[in-house]
Amino acid sequence: MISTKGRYALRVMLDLAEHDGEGYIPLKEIAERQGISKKYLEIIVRDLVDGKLIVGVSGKGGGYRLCRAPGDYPIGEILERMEGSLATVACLSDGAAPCPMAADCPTLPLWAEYDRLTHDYFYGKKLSDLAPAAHRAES
Amino acid sequence: MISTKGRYALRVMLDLAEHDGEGYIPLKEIAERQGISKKYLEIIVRDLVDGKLIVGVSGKGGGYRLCRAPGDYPIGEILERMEGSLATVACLSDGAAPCPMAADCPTLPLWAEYDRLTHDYFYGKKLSDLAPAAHRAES
DNA sequence: CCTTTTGCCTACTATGTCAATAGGCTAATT
DNA sequence: AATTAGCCTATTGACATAGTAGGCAAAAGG
Repeated sequence: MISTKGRYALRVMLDLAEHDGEGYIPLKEIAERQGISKKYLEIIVRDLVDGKLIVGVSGKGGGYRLCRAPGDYPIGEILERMEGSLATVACLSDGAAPCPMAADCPTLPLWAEYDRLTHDYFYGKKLSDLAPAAHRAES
Repeated sequence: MISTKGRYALRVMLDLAEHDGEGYIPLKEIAERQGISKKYLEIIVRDLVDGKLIVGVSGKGGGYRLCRAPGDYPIGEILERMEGSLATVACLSDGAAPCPMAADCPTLPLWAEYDRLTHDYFYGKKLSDLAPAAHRAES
């Protein structure tokens, strides 16, 4: 289940993509447009900055900005950053003692394939694939 | 993220598939083979019975048994029963006030397609597709 | 009929994560 | 220097997950 953090993060990224080239966008504006508490967004946005997905500048005239072209952001990278991992079962998460019975677990291949499917789907989609739809919101 | 209930349920179903045709299998045996607390399995197994996925018979010589051929169990049906829903985002769950902004939400198609992908993957796989691997555990 | 064996049912609890809020601090631009 | 915006820590309520505990009911075998 994708959490609100992941979904909100994606909406923030789309908002920034939509206003790409307009300089730094204050968080306050994003919060108002998206109808999400600014305070909550701060948590999300900090994560995005730490993950080198966006850049933030303080001071008057500051705000946030994408640091790549919208086509260079795989959705999967954004979600993975926010969710910690896209892994769908615990035994496939990073480290975490990967189940001693893994060798003859009949269900593991099922989860592994689903994980691969999920990964490929979200890494195949780019931010720019969703952005055009966002522009329609203005019309 | 698939919960233990879903994963355990699948292992129970596979265990039953492996011993298909041997009459009723006591829960105690399954619990021992799978290394899962019998008490916890009771919860899971009751859910499977309610969902008409297996049948249980009380009394001496009783236990649980599949009620279809292993090829007639889509994995998705088992998981959906245990997880409540396979939906990956809240706004696509059954009912639950489907988000007033749905009409021009730029991210919704992304989730919808992923949901479809998930659904098709798990409904495409059948219990019998996993069972053969389980037999190897005996060799 | 009665005991055993097995499933069925309700309640409880501990742990953890999610979602969100609150308040203050720091840094940079004008 | 004042304003504007981002940065940081802590806290909270709600809810789901994972698992435990104990007893009740039903059915088969002897």
